[in-house]
Amino acid sequence: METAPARLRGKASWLIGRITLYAHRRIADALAGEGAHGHHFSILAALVEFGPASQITIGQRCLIDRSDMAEMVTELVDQGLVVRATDPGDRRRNVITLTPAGRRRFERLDAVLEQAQRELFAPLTPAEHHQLVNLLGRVFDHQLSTVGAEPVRSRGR
Amino acid sequence: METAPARLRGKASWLIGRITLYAHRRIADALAGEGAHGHHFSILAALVEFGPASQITIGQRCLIDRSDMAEMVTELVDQGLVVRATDPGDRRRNVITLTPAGRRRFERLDAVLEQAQRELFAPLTPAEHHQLVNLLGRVFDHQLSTVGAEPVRSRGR
DNA sequence: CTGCTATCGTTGGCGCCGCCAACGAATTCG
DNA sequence: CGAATTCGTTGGCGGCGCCAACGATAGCAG
Repeated sequence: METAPARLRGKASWLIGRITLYAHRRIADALAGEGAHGHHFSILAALVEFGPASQITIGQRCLIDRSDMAEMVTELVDQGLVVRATDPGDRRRNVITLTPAGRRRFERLDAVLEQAQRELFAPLTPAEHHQLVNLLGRVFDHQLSTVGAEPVRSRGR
Repeated sequence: METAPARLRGKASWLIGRITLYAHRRIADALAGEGAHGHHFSILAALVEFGPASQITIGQRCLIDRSDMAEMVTELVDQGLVVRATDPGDRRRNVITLTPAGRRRFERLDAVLEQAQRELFAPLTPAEHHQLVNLLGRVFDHQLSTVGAEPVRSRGR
């Protein structure tokens, strides 16, 4: 009565979509409890790992559209987690720099997200969880390499 | 320069979200080429596997909201893939029944989707692909069992 | 039989998300 | 210098999942 059709449940694309839907809500809730948005963590992570960068560069690394970046960075600035300054070397660019508070926030959000991972993927053993990340990572890399090679037929407008 | 931050790339929730985004576009394109919507396949699959049913029942099995069901069924009726008739035993219900054309369409769409799976998860061996479905299926079941047990904190409106 | 309540289908609309378009400012190149 | 390009910003669009409300029908308690 509540079992999904086998031909549907057996498709990885359907499973992945369903899981993403629920996971996104869970994570959005967890981050909202900290007053943060999902992209905030991505941006902070890029700054922690690669140092100060322009909005475009951060966007490329985290796959965030530049129009969304503008809004997200403004929010981070308002919270004192990040500093936005025009690059003196190329005044078209904004150099985004992490503040000490921003780094602390990153560590906090990272802990929250790691906990969420554990809950979301609770039925998997640590080894299985690790392998899932491995499999997904390879699929993701495959997407990155094939995207752009073909005309983007979609985006119907 | 184009590598994602490790703390981001290492999170299954992020990978799964990224893959879903791309996969949904690919599949939407493939189905659009057949003149079909993603939910069409889900509904047809439920009818093939479980026989005629009310819109509510189909929605429960495929996790489709009833307001969306109404629209999707109308589209399927317009294409002659399905018949909508009020249930004589309970005139609140619509009994949805598969037509021969509907069954043929299902087989066709299933082939298209299976092909899409192969392309999307190309870097995985068949055994790995199978295991991915296994891992995701267990995570999905875990979601089903835990959802509803807690108050839906999200849905912020 | 008569209300009260619940269920189903339908319509309309909301919020989030990813993305595109267009513009101004600044830079680079011919 | 002029043309083309890049970055940031604003505004808006389309798709998706979902909720709210209504009419019609059905089940239930008194």
